[in-house]
Amino acid sequence: MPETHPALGQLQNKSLRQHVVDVLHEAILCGDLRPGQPLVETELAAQLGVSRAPLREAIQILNSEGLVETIPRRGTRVCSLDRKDIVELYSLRGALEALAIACIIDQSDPCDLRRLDALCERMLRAAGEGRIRKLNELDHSFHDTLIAMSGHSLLQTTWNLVALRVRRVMTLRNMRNDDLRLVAWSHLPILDAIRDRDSQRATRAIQTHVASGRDLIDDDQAAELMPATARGISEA
Amino acid sequence: MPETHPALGQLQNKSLRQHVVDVLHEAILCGDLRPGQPLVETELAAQLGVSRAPLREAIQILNSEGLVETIPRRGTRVCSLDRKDIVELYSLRGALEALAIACIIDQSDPCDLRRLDALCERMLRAAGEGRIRKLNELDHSFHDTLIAMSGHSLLQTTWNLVALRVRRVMTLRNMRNDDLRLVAWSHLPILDAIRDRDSQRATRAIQTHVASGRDLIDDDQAAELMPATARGISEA
DNA sequence: CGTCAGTCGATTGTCGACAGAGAGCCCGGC
DNA sequence: GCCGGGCTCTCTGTCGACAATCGACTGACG
Repeated sequence: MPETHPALGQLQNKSLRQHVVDVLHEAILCGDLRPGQPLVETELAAQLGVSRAPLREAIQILNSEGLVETIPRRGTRVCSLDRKDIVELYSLRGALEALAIACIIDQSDPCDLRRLDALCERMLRAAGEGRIRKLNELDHSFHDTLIAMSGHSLLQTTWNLVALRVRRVMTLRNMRNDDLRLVAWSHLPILDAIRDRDSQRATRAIQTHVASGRDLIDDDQAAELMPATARGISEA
Repeated sequence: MPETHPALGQLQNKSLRQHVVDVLHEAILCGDLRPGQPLVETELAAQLGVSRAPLREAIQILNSEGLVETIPRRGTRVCSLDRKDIVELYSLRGALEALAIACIIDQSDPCDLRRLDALCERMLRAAGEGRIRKLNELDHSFHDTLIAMSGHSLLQTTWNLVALRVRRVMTLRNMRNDDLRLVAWSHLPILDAIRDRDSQRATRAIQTHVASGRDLIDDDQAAELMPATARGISEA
């Protein structure tokens, strides 16, 4: 059944499970699947044109990633995020990035910061032009690169989990233009500290940076990530 | 089919998937399943008295936990750990515990350290009596409690993943008696620093503690966690 | 003798169907 | 009118079977 679903017809060498994971990632991260929304297996499977077996395996993965939560014999729903979750997310993120920076600084050979420099430059430009989407993308690249440069594979794995949630939070962030410039600029002290191999200062810089990102999300925006029922909105 | 396998006959309200996860956890952590050992679905399913569906779902979870690795269309095998993996594991562990301590210290109400005190005391006793098994168990409890006290649920989730691997590494650690006392004693500075609400000192203490634990594992022991083929041992 | 194509067996990936558990609804009793 | 019991119906959990793929073995050809 290669032609069961048009979106699945591209690469047959990827397993259906992986396809489903990718599709659900996209749907959850971009907000097509709202927080709290139940995932009914039969329904979803039919919609994606796959059977329930690979779908269920995909759901196990989503569960491990913390994007959905399953109550035994009750069903699966998209996780909602309250303000506490976001605070926790950003504090963990800070710790992970601090570790990455420590690894980078500890590396014997002076690391090549040109890629990060370039990303910063492009971020500043994107911010100047008010291109929020592009700025976000570059922002993610910057931090992904930072983690990758640490050469710490377990950290990379852990980061991937955290980054998924961060991306999810980011999708709702609607910044003003002066915020944009602030975000772009705030990466520079991190790079400077790494260049000087000043671990203490780099850690403080990343913590400040992460905290500033976190604080751009106010309660109203956080509420967007909560199920409608918890916001006093009746279902359609 | 409640009587397909005797070991599964206890609690019927747990899903077979969860049962399989638990059994495989135990088998991998205690070393019954050796690193590099392939997990053949048909074989395992028959052995556990379940069908392949819940087994495969369980394997997805084990994959997310990093205990096994699956090569598409090739099969699943128990992950092996080389020295680099262990170093990475302990450095990440240090970062997570440091974050936990920071959370604990930041809490407004002076935290109740009696549980940790008690665990320390019992550790010292167990070390004095040379009860390695007991000491390890208490050691785990200490660090689990530390994480739990942070009240940081995302950190807790992340820790659970890391703790699984730590336990796995621990199973092979064969310490001398003077090492035992060292391990037990090395928890005390952490507690002291928390008591004094000295975040800097607490961080240093936990880093030192974790590093000392890591260094108790030498290359020969690390080799135990690698597949036999990588150690130049021909399969039976 | 080495190499390559064809075949075969083993194992994974996927499917459709059945059984059981909960939730909600309806009806009867108090 | 309110509450409890039973029914139904949806959905999850599980199973056995089929299909596709990969590796290894075999045999023929250069």
